Amino acid sequence: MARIVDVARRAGVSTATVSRALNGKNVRPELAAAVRDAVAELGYSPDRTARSLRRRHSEVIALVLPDVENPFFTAVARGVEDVALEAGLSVVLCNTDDRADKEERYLAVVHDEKMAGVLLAPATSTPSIDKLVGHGRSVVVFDRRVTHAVDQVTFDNRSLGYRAARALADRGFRRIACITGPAATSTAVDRADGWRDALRDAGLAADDDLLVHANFRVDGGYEALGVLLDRSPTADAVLATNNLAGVGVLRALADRYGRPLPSPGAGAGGKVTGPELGVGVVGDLPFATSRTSDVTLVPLSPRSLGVTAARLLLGRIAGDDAPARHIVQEIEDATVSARTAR
Amino acid sequence: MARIVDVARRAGVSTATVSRALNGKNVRPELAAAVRDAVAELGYSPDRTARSLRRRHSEVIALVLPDVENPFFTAVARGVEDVALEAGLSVVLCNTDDRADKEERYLAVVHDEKMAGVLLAPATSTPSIDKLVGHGRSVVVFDRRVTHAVDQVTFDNRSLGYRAARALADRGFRRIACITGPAATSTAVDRADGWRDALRDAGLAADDDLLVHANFRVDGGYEALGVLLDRSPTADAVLATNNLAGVGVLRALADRYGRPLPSPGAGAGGKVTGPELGVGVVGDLPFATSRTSDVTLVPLSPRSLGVTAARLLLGRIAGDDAPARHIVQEIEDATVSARTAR
DNA sequence: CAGTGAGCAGCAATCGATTACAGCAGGAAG
DNA sequence: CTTCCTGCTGTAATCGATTGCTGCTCACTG
Repeated sequence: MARIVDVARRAGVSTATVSRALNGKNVRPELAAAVRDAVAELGYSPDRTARSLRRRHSEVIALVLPDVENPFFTAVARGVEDVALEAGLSVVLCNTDDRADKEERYLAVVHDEKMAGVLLAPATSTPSIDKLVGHGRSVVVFDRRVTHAVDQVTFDNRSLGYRAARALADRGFRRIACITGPAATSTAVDRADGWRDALRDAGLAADDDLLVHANFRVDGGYEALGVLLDRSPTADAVLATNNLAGVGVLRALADRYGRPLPSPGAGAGGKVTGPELGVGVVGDLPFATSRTSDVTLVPLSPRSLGVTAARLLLGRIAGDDAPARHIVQEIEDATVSARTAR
Repeated sequence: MARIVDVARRAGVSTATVSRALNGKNVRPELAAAVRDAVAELGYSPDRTARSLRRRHSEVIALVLPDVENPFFTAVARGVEDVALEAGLSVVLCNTDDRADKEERYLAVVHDEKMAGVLLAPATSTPSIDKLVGHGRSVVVFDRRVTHAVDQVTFDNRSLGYRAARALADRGFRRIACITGPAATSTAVDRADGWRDALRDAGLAADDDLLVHANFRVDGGYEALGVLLDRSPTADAVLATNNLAGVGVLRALADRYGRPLPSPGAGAGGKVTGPELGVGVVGDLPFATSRTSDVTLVPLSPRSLGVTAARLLLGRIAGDDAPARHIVQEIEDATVSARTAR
């Protein structure tokens, strides 16, 4: 494999000049051209390992996720990856299963590998990033809030919950339940808060027994629906504050009643009887196998979230040292996609 | 940050001894203990960049995928990640969008970053891996076949297609169509071949107009169903040879007819009339929002595929230089999960 | 014409770990 | 007692690119 000395010899210059020519420093044009030719002839590409050693950081960033199998996070990964590729960075994917120990382990790897930065969707509200930040590594937290003074990119989760609940109320539902995630997850809490506010504003009750905490996975939503129907049989709609919980709710309803979702007050349309439940979901259902036009969806834009977070990180890596920012990611499509009540 | 010389000084030995102690070479036990203590006291962890430079390869492997947003591949990623973490390797995720140019670019990065190896689900049947293999980099191709003499891990795709089609035939369907992927994708071709064989064996016609080529995404399946119904209105079942195509088919049916799937020969049960179509899918539907008990599913085990491929790669990285192998990944759960015909 | 400064190129140090080689101690064999 | 061998340990070279420092050239100024 060609090394920098080979290029230097062939171009008749020193390795220092080759390095500078390749890195856009000031070099006399004719020498730069000679270097370019030599590089082309030898098919040289710099050894990134050596470069990283000397520069003291690599051209790799880590994307630390609670769950790579969640389509929300894979869409985030897409956005991150596009931005990173553009900038010549590689993305290392790390899956924490929402466990603090795995997260910590990966953050240690980020450190040892001298990665340029980390994009972190934290498993807890107090991730172990102090050491990284202390060593000047760039860190951007996204999706969920943390207490540290680091860059953060989140949605306006309270507003998302509010809009979803409000849309259900506008469709005519009167007892709107909420299935949300663990109390330790800021998105779960914030969206539930929005749900509560919307119900108050609509003059509806937001009783405690209308709120169910589950995990933010399909099984969580599935089981939570059962819990909810037992506890609050009078509920006429349910809001799932996360995409997978929403999938679980929809599947549970399909398994129980096997028919399309109702409008408020409509009689039982199909042959199977059961409660008339309206469904709202904060998030997207890219792999839904049923019609979703009856579901009150508040779509997110996970890809944009990834793009925003990645751009912010790139800026930091490039040397931006302004105080930590908290960016609220706008939703591209602000409309709630569901038929309005007839 | 503590370096190896700091550890050496503190333990009263040379850096060589520290290195050997840490890498399991022969070192007098009391010195090894001293090193261990010094490492613990200083919180030392070796700089992987320097190690990679010297060892001439890093502790990172690349996972090159056609589509990170496909749950099949994210499940593969999970399997790979678990094995890699266990072995102290990091996984870089690369998304090619099934494009040869992006794939080539990522394979170049694999080379320049001196990554230990690459797991590749190739975009074409002739990926640019010769240079990597030539430089002694370990390569394992999975999911799709290639013509190179490299390690490969695939399912028995013909058998998968066969079993799915056979199960539909056993349920009583007589004109079973097939929606498969691009003709350039080996999985698409092999599974369609299996479908054809099953129909022949069952004494059914496998006319050309029952086979539709689409892309292996949701929109592909969705549109293909329309094409199919136009072209072959007499079809009474359809087999989607891939998970996302299956999602597309199911959603298209839900949008058109808005009701659960029928058994063969049953009258129109719901209020909307339309063709009575049985559905089979090769793959899993982890995010289905409808009941899937009427769908003839041939589940795969993408996670195991990832585990197998990763283990094979680790073996190669560790120095296994046996001739290239082609492993056929067994399906864990060989049963076709669908109600049998009533 | 001497002095000053800008611009550029090269030498050599540097990043931090691994490892070839040489040296040394202690035991076995002759 | 000498020789040889085995088994550790330490010194220093090494991986390959980047960059601080020095010094040269050339243009411009006074």
